[in-house]
Amino acid sequence: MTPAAPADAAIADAARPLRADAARNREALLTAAEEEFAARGLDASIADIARRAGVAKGTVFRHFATKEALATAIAARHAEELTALARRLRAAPDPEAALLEFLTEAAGRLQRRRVAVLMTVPAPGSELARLQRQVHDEVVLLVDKARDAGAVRPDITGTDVFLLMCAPVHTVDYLADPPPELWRRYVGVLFDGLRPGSAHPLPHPAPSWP
Amino acid sequence: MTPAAPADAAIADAARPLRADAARNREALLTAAEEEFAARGLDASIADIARRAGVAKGTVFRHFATKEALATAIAARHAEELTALARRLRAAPDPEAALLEFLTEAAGRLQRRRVAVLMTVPAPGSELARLQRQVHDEVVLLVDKARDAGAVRPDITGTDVFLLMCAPVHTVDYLADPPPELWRRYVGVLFDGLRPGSAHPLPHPAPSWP
DNA sequence: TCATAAAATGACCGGTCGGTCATGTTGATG
DNA sequence: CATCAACATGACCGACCGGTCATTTTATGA
Repeated sequence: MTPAAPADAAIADAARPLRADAARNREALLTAAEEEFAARGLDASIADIARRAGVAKGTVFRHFATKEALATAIAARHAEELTALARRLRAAPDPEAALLEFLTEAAGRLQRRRVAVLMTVPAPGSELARLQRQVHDEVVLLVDKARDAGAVRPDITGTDVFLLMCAPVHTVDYLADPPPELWRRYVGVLFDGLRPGSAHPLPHPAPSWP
Repeated sequence: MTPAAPADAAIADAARPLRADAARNREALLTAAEEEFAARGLDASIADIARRAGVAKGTVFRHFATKEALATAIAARHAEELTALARRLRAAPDPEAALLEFLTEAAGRLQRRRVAVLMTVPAPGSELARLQRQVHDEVVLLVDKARDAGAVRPDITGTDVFLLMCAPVHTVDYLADPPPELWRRYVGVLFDGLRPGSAHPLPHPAPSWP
């Protein structure tokens, strides 16, 4: 039939391998975009991203159909990393330490790369939505294990933790020049809030996902 | 000398009272801008705000020298409300209940009006910076009282609480269609994290303000 | 009622940005 | 080396946006 339509390079999944220079540029664009988004938020301009990557503006749109697609690609990469991290930690012997390490490592990534902005609500049914769900489900398992071990209060769900994940990072954002490790302090506060013990009943039922 | 320079209306503090229509428009602009910022973030356009307020674009700039000044005016209004709230609660008999009510009421406002975006780091020395400091100082007093009463762990400062204030609201933002009262749940988690009892030592010294 | 300063208006400007496309360049393949 | 599809380029387009200003409207107070 159709001889493998060239289609859009942006939609070229793993169809045909990229040319060497194209692969290089794609990678350069991803890291440049990540840095630019981190520095200036979603308003970073395509032109600046292209300049930082050392390519022309048109090249950006050869690799990513739209600016949103570029942001999504970055978010997807981080979602995959978080899924892998959670899966790895799920095999750890101490469930409490595992959950704490997950929260710490996740917040640390989000802080360093400043990608919390990109983790907005994705279009339903989109690829990013699927990847977010993967992270979510993995966090649920992690939290379930921790709860079984008595490290997490019984009325806290995995979805709660998933939503609370970015809180320590956002907290620090209200400071003009935050100490680079201050977020760890608020991971501590959060973790203590998740613990059983002095916990008071929570005033609202847990949310569902999505 | 200069016969009371007409100057810019934007800088007209309480110099001379506004004309009736001007006062009306100013108020309409503030509420329209608040709604528009809430719906579309800082990127809401002046044209849309003007349309919603039922005035022409030029009128916006008669009242507020710049778009940023408009956003600042809204943020300032909320800062003043929060200061008043904290001051009032400081006189309450039960310091623990007072702090909880402050966190609840503050988060509720931020959630309803979606003004957390406007509470960004202000220019040093600016009016908004002064108002933020007022809120901060008032929160410190509230937290000190609560700590003295044993309702807050000893290693938590007022600055911590000030920074954590918006966390429950941000947490809910990662949900596509959050239950309108879900933020209360995360106020609960936060408050339990602030309590003494099962608290573990925090991994980073408290920040200073600013 | 009238004079006047205050206020409102909306066309306009310079600039930016996301995205397109005709053209030129280059890496793979035989 | 020759060929060609894949890729890169950057001028260009239309839309939008914040802000200005000459002109017109209007509230106010005498």
